[in-house]
Amino acid sequence: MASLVWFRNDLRLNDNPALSAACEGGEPVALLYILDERAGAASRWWLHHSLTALARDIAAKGGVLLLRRGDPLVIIPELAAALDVNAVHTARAYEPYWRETDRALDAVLKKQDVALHRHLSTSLFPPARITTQAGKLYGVFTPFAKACLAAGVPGGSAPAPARINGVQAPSEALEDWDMLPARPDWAGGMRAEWTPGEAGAHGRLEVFLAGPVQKYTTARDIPGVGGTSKLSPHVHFGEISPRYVWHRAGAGAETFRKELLWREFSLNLLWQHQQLRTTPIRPEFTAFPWAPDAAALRAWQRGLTGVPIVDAGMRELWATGWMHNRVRMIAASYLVKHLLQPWQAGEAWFWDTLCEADEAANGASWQWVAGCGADAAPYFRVFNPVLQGQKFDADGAYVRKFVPELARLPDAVLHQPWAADAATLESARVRLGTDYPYPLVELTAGRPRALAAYTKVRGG
DNA sequence: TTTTGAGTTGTTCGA
DNA sequence: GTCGAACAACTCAAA
Repeated sequence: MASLVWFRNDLRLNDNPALSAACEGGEPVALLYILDERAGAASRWWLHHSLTALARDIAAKGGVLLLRRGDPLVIIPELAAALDVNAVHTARAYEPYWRETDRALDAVLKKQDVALHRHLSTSLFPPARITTQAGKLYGVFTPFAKACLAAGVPGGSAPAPARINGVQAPSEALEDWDMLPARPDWAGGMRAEWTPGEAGAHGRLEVFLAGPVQKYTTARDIPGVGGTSKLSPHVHFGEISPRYVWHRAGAGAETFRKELLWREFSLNLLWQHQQLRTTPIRPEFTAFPWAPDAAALRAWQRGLTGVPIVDAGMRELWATGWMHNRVRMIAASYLVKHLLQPWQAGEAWFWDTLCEADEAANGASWQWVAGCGADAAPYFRVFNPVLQGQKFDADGAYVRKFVPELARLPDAVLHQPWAADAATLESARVRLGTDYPYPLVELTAGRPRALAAYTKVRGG
């Protein structure tokens, strides 16, 4: 008898309970990855490299990673029958697509007398484990986080199996999946920034723990400083387990740990609101007076809104497949509140351009910014991108890096080039409207316009 | 059941 | 220049 490990967003050998369970007795193990066709372009780039690393790591242990495309409900039962498999091991998932698939797969496999085991692997706690005293799921972050801390994040992690008794079976070639951009090759900035795969994930964690974690509470808000962990894509793809990160970070890293709890909270929201990516949690927001404008959306996507901190963020995203958290909030708030574009349009763009595009975190965060989330900010909380830029990018390092055409502007006007006088612009060699756009909307007009729109939703 | 306290990340205005 | 209040009302979670 053999068993089968179905890898999803748990692309690692260490602390991977599905893999450990399958390898326990030393019996033959088939290791399978089925392409997730819903992945966006940046995620596919990541996936290509992560799978390359995983296949290499597996081969070093004597196993082989089988790559397939198609319907898991067809592929897995067929493979199980062909290889005389009696147990399938995989990671528990929260996404509605996976929940549906798992339900159906369980039924199909049962008919073949094959057991489907789903292991806790991608989150700190099992879905729906953290509940209120009344047994309901949380909708507010702070009490949710307190309940997580009270429950205690379980420790103990399984080491990578010493040896994998791999089973050979037909596999596709990763290159045939065409997940790397060729014409044009836009991944140069991503190659420079990231090392997808389990080793890269651990490397990133160790760098973070060796220094930045100590100043995380304040430095994480300064996008010009490498103060964040940059673990998000690694954790998303499961190259490193969130429990491992939690325990390695230690009790002193409370602020950092809280970010892991935010991830957990988003998963909890997705469990409750399966249409999180598209449907507002607060139903009254379906009637929000958005003003869809393809040109405005495109300018935002390209980093040509005329607001430096927003454009810097959008260009960082485009170049590296990631954006600093503080800037995400500013750029998202600008799209939704100043430009009045539907948050779903922003969510879709992030889905395609973020390496770590995650159904739970992306959906929950966009809803939070838009004000329609379960735990939303007050409607009047509208980020002023000039103030935010001056506060968090005071020395302009971030804007100058990603918006180089403004690099020669003095700090005083860097975050609002439209306020610079002619002589300053000239000496900085900036021609507004030519080298860099005028703002799409006047900030002073954008705020009241946003507030008025929000008043409507409130029935005012 | 009712009550009470609280809710990631902000901005503006006026004293 | 600094500081506190106002900006709404509602829902959630727990006592």
